[in-house]
Amino acid sequence: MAGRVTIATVAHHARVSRQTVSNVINAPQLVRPETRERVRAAIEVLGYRVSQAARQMRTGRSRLIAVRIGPAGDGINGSVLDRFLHGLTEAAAPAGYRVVLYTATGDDAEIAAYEELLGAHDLDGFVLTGTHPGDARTDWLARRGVPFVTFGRNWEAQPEPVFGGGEHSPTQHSKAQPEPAFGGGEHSPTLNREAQPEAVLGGGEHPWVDVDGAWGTRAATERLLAAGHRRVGFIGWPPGSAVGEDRREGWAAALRAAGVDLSGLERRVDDRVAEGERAAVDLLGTVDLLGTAGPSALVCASDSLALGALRAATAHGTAPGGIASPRIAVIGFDDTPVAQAVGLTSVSQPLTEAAAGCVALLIRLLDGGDHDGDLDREGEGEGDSGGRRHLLLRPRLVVRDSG
Amino acid sequence: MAGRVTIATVAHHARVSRQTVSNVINAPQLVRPETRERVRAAIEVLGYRVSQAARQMRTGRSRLIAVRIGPAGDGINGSVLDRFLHGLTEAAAPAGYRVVLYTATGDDAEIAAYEELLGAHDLDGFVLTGTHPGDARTDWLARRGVPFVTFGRNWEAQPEPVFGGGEHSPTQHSKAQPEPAFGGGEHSPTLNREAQPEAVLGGGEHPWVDVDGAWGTRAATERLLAAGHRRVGFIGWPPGSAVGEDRREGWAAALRAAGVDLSGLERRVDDRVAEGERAAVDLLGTVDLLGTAGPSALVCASDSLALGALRAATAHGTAPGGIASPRIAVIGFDDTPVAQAVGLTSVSQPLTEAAAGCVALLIRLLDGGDHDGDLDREGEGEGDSGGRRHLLLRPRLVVRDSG
DNA sequence: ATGAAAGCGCTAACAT
DNA sequence: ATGTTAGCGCTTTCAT
Repeated sequence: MAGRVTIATVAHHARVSRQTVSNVINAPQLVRPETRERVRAAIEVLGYRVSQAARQMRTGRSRLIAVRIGPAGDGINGSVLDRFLHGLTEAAAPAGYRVVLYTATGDDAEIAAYEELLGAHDLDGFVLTGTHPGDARTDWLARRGVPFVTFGRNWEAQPEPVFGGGEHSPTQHSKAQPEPAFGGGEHSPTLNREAQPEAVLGGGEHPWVDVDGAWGTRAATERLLAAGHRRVGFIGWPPGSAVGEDRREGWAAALRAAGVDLSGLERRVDDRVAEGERAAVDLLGTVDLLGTAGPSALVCASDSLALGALRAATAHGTAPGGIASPRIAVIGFDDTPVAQAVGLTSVSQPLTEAAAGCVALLIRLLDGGDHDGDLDREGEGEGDSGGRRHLLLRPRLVVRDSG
Repeated sequence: MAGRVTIATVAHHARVSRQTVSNVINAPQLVRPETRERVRAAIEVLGYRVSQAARQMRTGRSRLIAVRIGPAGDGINGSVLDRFLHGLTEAAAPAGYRVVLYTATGDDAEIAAYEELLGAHDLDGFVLTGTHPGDARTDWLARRGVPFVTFGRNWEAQPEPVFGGGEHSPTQHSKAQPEPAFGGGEHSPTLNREAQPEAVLGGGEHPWVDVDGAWGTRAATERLLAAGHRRVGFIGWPPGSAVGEDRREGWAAALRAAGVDLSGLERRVDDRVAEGERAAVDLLGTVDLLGTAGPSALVCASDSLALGALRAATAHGTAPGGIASPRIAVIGFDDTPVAQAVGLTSVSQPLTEAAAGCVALLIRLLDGGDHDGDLDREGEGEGDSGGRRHLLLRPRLVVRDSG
């Protein structure tokens, strides 16, 4: 190995100038095909790779995108984050980007991390997860003009974001039924925003990818209704979380559409198994003034809650006295390994597609719209992906024993 | 913002030469304290950050370490990988290193990824997970002299690696009982290898960090023995996996030490819930020629198997005839969210420490042993960590309802 | 202890 | 379509 193979080595080997080699790499159309091939052969033979450092120095761009990995249990995590990260890495690679990780506890610390990442490493862009109303991070990034995409829609900028839970009713989805990969982006007129100026609402109008939670809980609820249940309960998180409200809304919409009265059918608790169990016990024991019994099925905002509910449901089925009540159906959300393990029907987020969407959106920002083709990776024949800045994906209901 | 803040800006501001600024950053001891402070103040005021690209170009080092993120379900994954990655990122940052992700399916593809990462990005080192006997990756890296650490000991090079499961008996550990952070590295003489030449066994002698699985299953088994169980069964993976044999060994050692005959007490099946359940049913129904009943407790090589066993145990407890047998205790391995959710006692790997260990070992390789202090991060007063190239960490038994 | 000079490998701008 | 020039920001000699 006699020293590094540089562009000069290649140029010499192919008997062209260094600039021509550079052109073959960065602007092949400028080079005559014949020369181009000769250069490419030389690159191949010599095993040449461009030095990212040198390129970065010249262009100011690192071809690195960053994503935060929080401590376990913080926001999107566990196998969910794992799958998302894998999707990001896989989608970024073909476009020549790499994913780097960073940690931060709290928005302020995260902004400090941005300064560092941007200042020292010339990071090209960020993928943010766990965005929330009043998020200081998005403001900061937007103000600086740093390219970023969020996984999680911009709830602030979109006070009425119920694209998916709105008009069209979700059809039943079993595991066997394939889901159009990128078709999830609803074709609502609200989504065609490319004509709008860049910075509306103080930079709030950034690209995002999200999963239509309401659609998921609606599909879950409709499945239970179709199975003959009428009083379908809901166990969700305390009011205040946008994601939580979204998931609740799908359930509510489905019941309203079926003409079922919602009152007394829901509980809002913290996202823990024990809380879910308590809420379910409470709900299942309900008998109102008219003698109406509690729910016969439960839709939950998470697998944790659903797992608790499942325990309560099992206990309920084998109540004292030995009378076996008909089984209480339970459906969870997120399709975590826990759900798989215990046979819990659950709403599964298309994380790979979400990740690919984030990368595609981000790269469009970075490369200035040339790489449109990247959005078509899954080949779902969706020719007109151009210009869209938001992607709302449909989850999938994975049916198992529990419902 | 009038252009980038470079070392020249700082030099000018602090009225020193550029070189002095560089020295303040890279070799502070060379600069008179008074000058040093002036320069540091200037750096602070101007918000200067070194350009990694420029530095990298000069030094050939990127301060980037790479780790693979496989598709879900592949090897170490789910929340386990998640926690490990977080630990890596967190440990690498203070030493000035960043973690970049890559994917690859299969060893060959992974080697191709190395070429790319090394050639284009000047990656400084790798953390490998899921190593296996005959691993082509470690050979490749070792042959090229690329610094790397594996999470998972080098089974090939160490045919008798039972440091932890050997002599000393694990004491009982409850969740409340804290575990020395870095004390896990067993002080067995086998570990003091710094005197040995670098490349023994064809480069097989690379640094690694691992968790003492045998210790974990032994602790689990001893806990059950202490609770009065005698016939403690084991459900493990099919022979052939080094990790699987290690975990089995801990169980076997504990039973042997207690004078219990192992025969008829184990089943080896694929790592799936259903298989675990089947195996447990099988085991629990056993009655041998002498009329000895099946096991009264089960130690499992994974939480998946344990979950299945737990189901079988519950069913066994409420056998037809209504006679409530005494409850079958079950202990799993990995302390996954599933275990937490269902109240399964499980052996928990110290992933944060493992990650920190990987980073410390790798950085020692990279920075040539100057950064010894990094190993002491947890401040456990273990002054003499220097030179150790292997870290065998003790897991922790997290006690819950199931055992 | 501090300063001056050189050059890492690349690409943008400007020739040809 | 191809070649020439310059310089990105840093650190490593070497000199003072």
